[in-house]
Amino acid sequence: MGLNLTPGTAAVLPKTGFLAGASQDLRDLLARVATEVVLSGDDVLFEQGDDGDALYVVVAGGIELSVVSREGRKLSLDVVGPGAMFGEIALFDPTARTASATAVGETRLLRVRNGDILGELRNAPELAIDLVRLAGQRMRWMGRQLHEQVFLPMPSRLACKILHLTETEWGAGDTLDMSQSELADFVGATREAVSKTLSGWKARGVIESTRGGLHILDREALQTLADFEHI
Amino acid sequence: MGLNLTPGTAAVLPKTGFLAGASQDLRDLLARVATEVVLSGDDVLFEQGDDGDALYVVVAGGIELSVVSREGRKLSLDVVGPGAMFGEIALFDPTARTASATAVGETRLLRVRNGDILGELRNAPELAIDLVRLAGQRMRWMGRQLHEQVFLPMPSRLACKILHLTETEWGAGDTLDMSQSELADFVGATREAVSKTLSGWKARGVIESTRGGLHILDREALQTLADFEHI
DNA sequence: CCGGTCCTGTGATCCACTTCACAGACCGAA
DNA sequence: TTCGGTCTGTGAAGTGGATCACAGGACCGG
Repeated sequence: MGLNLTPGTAAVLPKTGFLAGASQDLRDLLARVATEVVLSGDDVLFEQGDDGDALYVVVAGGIELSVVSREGRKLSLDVVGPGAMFGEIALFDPTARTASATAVGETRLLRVRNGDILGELRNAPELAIDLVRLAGQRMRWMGRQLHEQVFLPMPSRLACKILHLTETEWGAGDTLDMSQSELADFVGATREAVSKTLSGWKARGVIESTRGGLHILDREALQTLADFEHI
Repeated sequence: MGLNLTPGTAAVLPKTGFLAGASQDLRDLLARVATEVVLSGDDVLFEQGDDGDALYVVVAGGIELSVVSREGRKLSLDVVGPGAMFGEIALFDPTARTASATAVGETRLLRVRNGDILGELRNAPELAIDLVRLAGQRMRWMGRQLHEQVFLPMPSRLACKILHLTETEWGAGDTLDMSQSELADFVGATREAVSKTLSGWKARGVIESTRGGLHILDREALQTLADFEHI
C-alpha cells in the first residue's frame, strides 16, 4: 500500500477525460486544494463500503472501479485513465462508497477532500454546475451498464466491453492487454464462457489473441456483434 | 394524453419523499417557477431517447420509470409517488432521457424547466448542494439496481422488488396492486417464472394472492428470501 | 533444464430460466 | 347469461451459460 502524500502540484493536471470539459475555475480549484497520492499496481485506494470523504482525479496510470457481491463475485465496471475524476458521489453524500477502486500499474492521483470543495462551492456556483453535469454523465453511464447487463446476451456484452476498453484516448489502440479472466469480470461471466466466444471470433478473423491480451482485426464486425448477435 | 398546464401552485408541494429532505430554499424555488402538469393513467410523460429540458416533482398520483431494449423488452425501474423528484439528469446534461416516464393513475406533477433553475443557481449555491446530494442518492440507487440485477437470482430480485414497492410512505402497507406481468417487468423475468415462484411462497404461507394483486403475510420471510435463497 | 504457476482451450454435465402451449378463473360488456 | 379479454397456474421442451474436469502452453525463478 505505497501511499505517499505531497502538497498540491498544479502543473500536472492533465487535459484529457472529464477535465477536458471542466471549467478553468474547477481546474484551478482542484489544483489548489489537492494533495497527491501515488499507488503501485494492485494497490487498493478504497473499498466498497468504506466511508469516503474525498474525490480523486487520475494524473497518470489507471484505476479500476468494481463492485463485489456478498459471496465474493466481482463485477468490474470500468478502468479510468488520466483526466478522469471519480469518487465524487461521496462528496455530497459521504456514506459508504458504492464501488472499490484499485490501481492498474504505477498510478498518480490528486485527492480533494470533501470540506475543501464544499467551502469553495458557496462562492463559486459555476463549480456546482460543473459537478452536477459530471454527476449526470456518470448516471447516464451507469444506466448504460444496467441496460447492457439486463438486455444483452453475454457475447454482445463482451464485444461492448472490448470496444469500450480500447476506445479510450489514453488506451492502446486496437490491442487490449487483459487476461480472459479479467475480461470475464468485466462482462459478468465465467472465464470459460469468454474463452469459448473468443475462440469463435478468432476463427472468423475478428480478433487474434495472445497470452494475456488480444488484438482487434475487424472493428466493424465487433461493432455488429455488440449490437445484435441474437435475432 | 391529457396535458394541462396552469401557473405555479405553491401551496400543494408535498412534504414527503425527496422534498422532505430538501432545503426550504429549494422548495420555494420549485414552487415559484413550476408549472402544473396533470396526467391520467398510462399517459406517457416522456420516453427514453426524448430530449429533456425539465425536471418534475410528483404532487399526487404516481409515475413509473422504465427502460426498454431495442427489441421492445421493458424493465421497470421504480414507481415514484408524492414528493419524489425525477428527470433531474436532463437539467444539466440535456441530452436524451435515459428512461421513460408514464403515469400510474390520475397524477399531478410540477414541471420545472432547465433555464429557470440554472438562473437561480448562480445566486443560491445552497441549491446546488441540494441538487448534487440528490444526484448522489440517485446514483447510489442505480448502483443498487445494477447490483441486484447482476448478482441476485430471480426469486431474490422478486422478493426485493415486492418489499421495495410496498415500503413507500405513500404505498398501501402490505398489499401490492400489480399483476404478475407487471411484476415480471420489474424483476426482469417472464410472467410464468414469477407465477411459479409466487405459487411456492403462497404454499409456504409467505404471501397470498388475488387477481391483480398480492398481500404479504410474513414480511420477515420475504426479507430473508431477498437476501439469500441460494447458498 | 526443470518444476511451479498462471494462462488458455474444450469437452461433459447441470441448472435456472425461457419459450411454447394450453386450461381454468375472473371480469366487464353486450 | 354468454362471450371476448385479461389474468393466473402449470406442465414439457429448449437453451444459454455456469460448473466441473482436465490437458496443454507460456513464463519465471532457481
